[in-house]
Amino acid sequence: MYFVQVAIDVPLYKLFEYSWDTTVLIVKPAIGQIVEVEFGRKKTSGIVIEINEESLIQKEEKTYNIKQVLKIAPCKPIESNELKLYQFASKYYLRPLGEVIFSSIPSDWKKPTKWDLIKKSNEKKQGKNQKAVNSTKQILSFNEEQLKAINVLNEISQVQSYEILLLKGITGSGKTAVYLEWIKKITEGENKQCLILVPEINLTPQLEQTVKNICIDREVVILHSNLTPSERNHAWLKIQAGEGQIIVGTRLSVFTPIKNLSAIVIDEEHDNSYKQQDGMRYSARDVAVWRAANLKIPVLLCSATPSLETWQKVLEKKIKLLELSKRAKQGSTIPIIEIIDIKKENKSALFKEIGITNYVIEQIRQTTERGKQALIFINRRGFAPILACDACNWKSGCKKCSTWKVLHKKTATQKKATLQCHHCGLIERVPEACPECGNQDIKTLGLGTQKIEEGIEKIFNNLRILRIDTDATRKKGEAEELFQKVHRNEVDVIIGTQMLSKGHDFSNVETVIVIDIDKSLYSADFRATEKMFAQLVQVAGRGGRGKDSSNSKIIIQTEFPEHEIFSALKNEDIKLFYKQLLQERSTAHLPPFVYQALILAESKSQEKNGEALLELKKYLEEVVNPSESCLIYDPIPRGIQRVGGIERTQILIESTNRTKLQKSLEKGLDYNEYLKTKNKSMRIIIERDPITF
DNA sequence: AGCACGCCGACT
DNA sequence: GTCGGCGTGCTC
Repeated sequence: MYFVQVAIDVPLYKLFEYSWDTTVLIVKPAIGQIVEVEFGRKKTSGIVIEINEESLIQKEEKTYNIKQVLKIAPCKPIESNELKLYQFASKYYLRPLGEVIFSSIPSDWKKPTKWDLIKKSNEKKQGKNQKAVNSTKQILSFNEEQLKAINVLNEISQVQSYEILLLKGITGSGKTAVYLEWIKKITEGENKQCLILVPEINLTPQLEQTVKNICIDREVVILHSNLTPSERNHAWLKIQAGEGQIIVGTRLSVFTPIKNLSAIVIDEEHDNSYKQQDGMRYSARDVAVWRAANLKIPVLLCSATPSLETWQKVLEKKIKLLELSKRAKQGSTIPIIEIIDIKKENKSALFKEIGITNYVIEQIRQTTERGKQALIFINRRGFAPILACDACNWKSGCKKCSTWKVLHKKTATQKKATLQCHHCGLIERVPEACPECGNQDIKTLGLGTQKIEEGIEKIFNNLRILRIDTDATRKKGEAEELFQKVHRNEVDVIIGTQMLSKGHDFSNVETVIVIDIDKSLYSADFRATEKMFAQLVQVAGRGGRGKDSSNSKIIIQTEFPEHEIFSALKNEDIKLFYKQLLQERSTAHLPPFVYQALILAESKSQEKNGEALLELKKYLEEVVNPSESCLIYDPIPRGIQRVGGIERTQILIESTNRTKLQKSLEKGLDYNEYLKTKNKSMRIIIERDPITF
């Protein structure tokens, strides 16, 4: 008989003790074993964290009725390195261990009733042969810089040690080829597995093919949220068993147990989709770096525009820098960057309508006449962000959110025009007249992809125009179909959101036009400039990738042509710009020079949130933080105050010392729980290293 | 988080 | 008389 401490998927910061009867369960308990237990009146899954020969509970006053472990899951126990990873995440992100573990492993393991089915279906799949992958062997030729980077990487992976590296290369410089060559080399060895993290796999389906083409003979496993539960399970078990040499996955896969993990690559490391924005709000990039350190393996960050957090570490020599400054493909060039001052441009009727200057229209005409494609980038979907009444000042605000409803015109898939809230998902019909004063003449404010599409169609009725945004790519596979249309040269003008800026190489795009970016140049979000810069570089990188790209051009319309972001964009070297940005962050005491955390309160009342948070602030200041090692701000409403009828409030806590911040948050955790019981209808959430406020 | 217990209001 | 509202408290 043993007694085991079990973590269960409930929001409680403690383990629960169960007895383990070896005569019933046959085997001895193992740490990391997934088991079935009765919890309250329900049977559920748990995971063994601690094993004792005697009960811990009976020593105390309270005498509980200790229940028995009922069943053992038909899978191997989670190994200690992974448990350490989960324990780290639990501590750092201040979440119960059970919740961390059960949100990281395939959801079927949560339901003991499904275990037999999982086992059966997995045995069936193992019996079947893998479907043949038609990979065409691709032998790469590398330029000098690439070879140098590969050499450095190979040397590092020969000594088994922890090292963070940054592969910083301009768009089209062949970063992917470099890290795949490295991964290929590593996986030559027996029992070697590598993890490649990517921001959003559904946007880069061609990556799988590229991996298979370059790393020929290697078994590649793909992990992302679009897999069916059984597909995911199969992949998970396979990886855990040490099969599958290359794992390509989105943020969640950073928690996958990988038996022989030997290196981690984080592609586009600056990308915000590595940050989980609900539940456990972790950063897959940071977790990956911790994991690499724990396993003493190298981790490679890749980006054309590294995050300032990463760049600061490069400057501090904590990260080793590898640089690619030339485009890899023969004949491809760095496109010319043109900044168009919209203050000086005559504000024509056209500009007032669709925010595009006559000059840009002329450029589109010339580009398409040469048989090339033009791409217009505007990061807002729909027709117009606001519908408004001139007469009475009515605006299309959302009832449940502190945001505006966006006007969407009718499309092939959507029969009627609608007003949509992009935050709570509310969809309404468009009023015929102003709901407040009855004015028939309601106007739209601002620009969206649909408006640009309509405007461009009016001007160029002979051209083939394609809009690519989430609305145009709702169905599965639709996005890929639209991208293929572009590749097959079946369109002349492409209009789209940031969807366009990720992954795809459009070899026939000659002119890239960027409009409506001024709001993020002077934004309240201190990361807005950094984000916009990354986005511009990314978008600019879509052009000039063809064989004959001497005419390729990026045109950016702005009211602030003197903004430093543009000179940085024109300079091939971004280091000066980064230096300036870091200087600003340093003087303003912002990340990466301070560490931040938010405590969020969500309920029906802004006042109640504020009261609870103020109480917490006082507690932290008086009880926890007398030495003032952390700065705690007053409660304020969140950037978007209300979503779906829930009022959101926050306090910001910051410190130059990560450990002190951690300690304060840990101590505040008990008080959080106390506040939650006092105020049952309120949610209190801690967020480490926030990126939205 | 679930789930039950429990104590008050408006229903066939 | 009961059904059901969600406040409170507990889960080894």
